[in-house]
Amino acid sequence: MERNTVQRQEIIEVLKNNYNHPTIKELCELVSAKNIGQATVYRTVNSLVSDDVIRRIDCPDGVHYDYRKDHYHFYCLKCNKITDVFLDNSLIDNLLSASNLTDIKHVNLVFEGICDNCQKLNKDTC
Amino acid sequence: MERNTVQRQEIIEVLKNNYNHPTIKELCELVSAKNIGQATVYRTVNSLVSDDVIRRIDCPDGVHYDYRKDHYHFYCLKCNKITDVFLDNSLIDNLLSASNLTDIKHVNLVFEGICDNCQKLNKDTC
DNA sequence: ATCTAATTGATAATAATTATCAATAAGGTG
DNA sequence: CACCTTATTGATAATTATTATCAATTAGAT
Repeated sequence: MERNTVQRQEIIEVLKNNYNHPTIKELCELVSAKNIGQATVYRTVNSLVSDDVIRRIDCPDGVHYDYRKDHYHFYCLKCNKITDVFLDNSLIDNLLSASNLTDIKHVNLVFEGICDNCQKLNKDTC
Repeated sequence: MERNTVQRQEIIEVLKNNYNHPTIKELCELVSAKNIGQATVYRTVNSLVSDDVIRRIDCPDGVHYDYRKDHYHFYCLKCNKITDVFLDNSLIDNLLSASNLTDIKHVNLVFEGICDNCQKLNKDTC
């Protein structure tokens, strides 16, 4: 039922090779050379999220996407950059069991704060 | 510098008395009786988030807002309802120290899955 | 090779968000 | 209290983001 179209393949490929957590807009630019209509990018990305092929990252500046699922994220409120945060599964398991929820599919966990670089820059200007 | 306007007071009051995690759209409706322009709702809500008076909850269906900050959230992928999840601070502290991040202002944590009610409904139809 | 139905892409339509700017009002100050 | 300054408001326009439409295409089955 999910057809393996060339557009879908290409979008997956781009996401797989990109570690920068692109937004849908950035993704449109990344595939623009391949002449994929933006309606198709929207449709495909939504379908890939539903099918658990890629992951949504809900950030203060909007939605980003990530092909990799083995980590969490930090969002810098100053420079708006996203960095990966690797956490032991056991820590997340502790949350899950404490939550008393019985059917959790995903954990959207985004730390928000000031990254080391922005902290340093701020210190320099004082 | 932050002026305590009647509009701002009213929006804070509505958020304080609302436990349903309203979206900006819902908030506009909630204050519509008070003749507050929607541009003002947008501006005020963004400013309240910046000032840490209210909290953004980034969900699959968009952004919701919450006046209370002592808990986390569960989002049902079936019925799209948000419920509060209370977790010990110690669990979150464990995440923070494991993350190696030094200046975290917030933790946006949203569990996504199927709520008990939707699980039950699903079972009934089989 | 042919068939069928899902998918695509161009475009239109809609929805969401931000910018503009004259009018208003909050919070000083004398 | 009257006055002043300037942030804020609200109506609207402008912009941006997202979804719907539909004829043409194409993946995958037969």
